[in-house]
Amino acid sequence: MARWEPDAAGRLREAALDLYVAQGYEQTTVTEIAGRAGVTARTFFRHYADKREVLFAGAEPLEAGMVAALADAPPDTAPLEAVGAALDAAAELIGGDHAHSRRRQSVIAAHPELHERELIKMSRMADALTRGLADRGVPPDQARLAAEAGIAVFRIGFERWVAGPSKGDLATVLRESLDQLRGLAS
Amino acid sequence: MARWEPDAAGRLREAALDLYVAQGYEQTTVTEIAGRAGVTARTFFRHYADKREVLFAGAEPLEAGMVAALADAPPDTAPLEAVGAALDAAAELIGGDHAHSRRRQSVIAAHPELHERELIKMSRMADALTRGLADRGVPPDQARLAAEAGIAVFRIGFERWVAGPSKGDLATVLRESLDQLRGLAS
DNA sequence: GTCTATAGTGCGATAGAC
DNA sequence: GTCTATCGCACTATAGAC
Repeated sequence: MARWEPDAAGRLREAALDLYVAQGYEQTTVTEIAGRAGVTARTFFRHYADKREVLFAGAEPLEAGMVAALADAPPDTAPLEAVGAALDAAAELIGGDHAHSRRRQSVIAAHPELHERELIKMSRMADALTRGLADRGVPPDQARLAAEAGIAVFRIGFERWVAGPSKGDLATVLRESLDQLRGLAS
Repeated sequence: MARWEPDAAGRLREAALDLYVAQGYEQTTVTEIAGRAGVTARTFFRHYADKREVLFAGAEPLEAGMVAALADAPPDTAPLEAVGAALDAAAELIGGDHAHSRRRQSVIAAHPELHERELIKMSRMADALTRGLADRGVPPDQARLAAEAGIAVFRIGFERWVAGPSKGDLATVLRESLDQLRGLAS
């Protein structure tokens, strides 16, 4: 038997969301989260820089997956269609756990400081997509615009999916939102 | 002669930007800013909630002007064209003071906490535009998307204008950016 | 004003896996 | 032996209660 249960970071994430939902974000202490995950508070801070960050652990792999999808798209793919591929990848990574996403969003929506953190994460994602598009040879100006538009679509589509019925498919909602943007622009 | 010099808020804004540029944002104390504006620190906090806010005083009138432009656009105007009118209004309000905008952006760009505050302001502006479009009868989904796209265009266009030659016209750059988005989407 | 709880940091020690 | 995840403790800073 190992000295520690594996995946402390994952347990901390679960414990934090459970407690944030059950008793509120401010009412939850790091010590409580750590206790529920079977570690100490010190270990919490080894994995997450602060109390907010534990809710945004998914952002990094999401960003990486979206950027990888950009890189994998055929060379002649138009910028906004490459963004579409990135959105597909995002949907794939987020997966179908509607309930989890809904719980997470309910906590974030209730706390301005978490909403701010989310804005920052989205901004970073847009920067990453901008670089990813530039690496495809898209001119910098276009890359930035397509990336920011793509992130706007992601944010809005994700919110719609979360607010919608649990049967809904995220990839479909994201694609519909992207098409809606295309419709607005034409 | 008046008991106080008029426009303390404006003098505080000027003083803050001057000092932030000259000696750095962190190195500048509220007391210094107030002293340069001929008031006390207490007066500073009567006008601005914190050291950051003094750089974002323009956001509120800007938002109001853009929303007013939405309301003033002819009823049959398409959502994204109404957003274009809001961008025109924004350019009008910001005016041609390229040097001032550049100095302000240089401070914000150098300090993540100011960049975060800017993201929040932009998010609020997008919410206001969403409501403004909804008031025009635009369906909520479309309104949100058009508003967020519009804010992305504003942000990118403004940055381009600031980075560009001082002769450039903001309204033109914003319109070009909006057209570029249209081009990407078609 | 003091006291307490909490967030968050720094550093050395420990118990295994390799 | 090294490397890694964790613990334990001492610490600062801050916000709220009293």
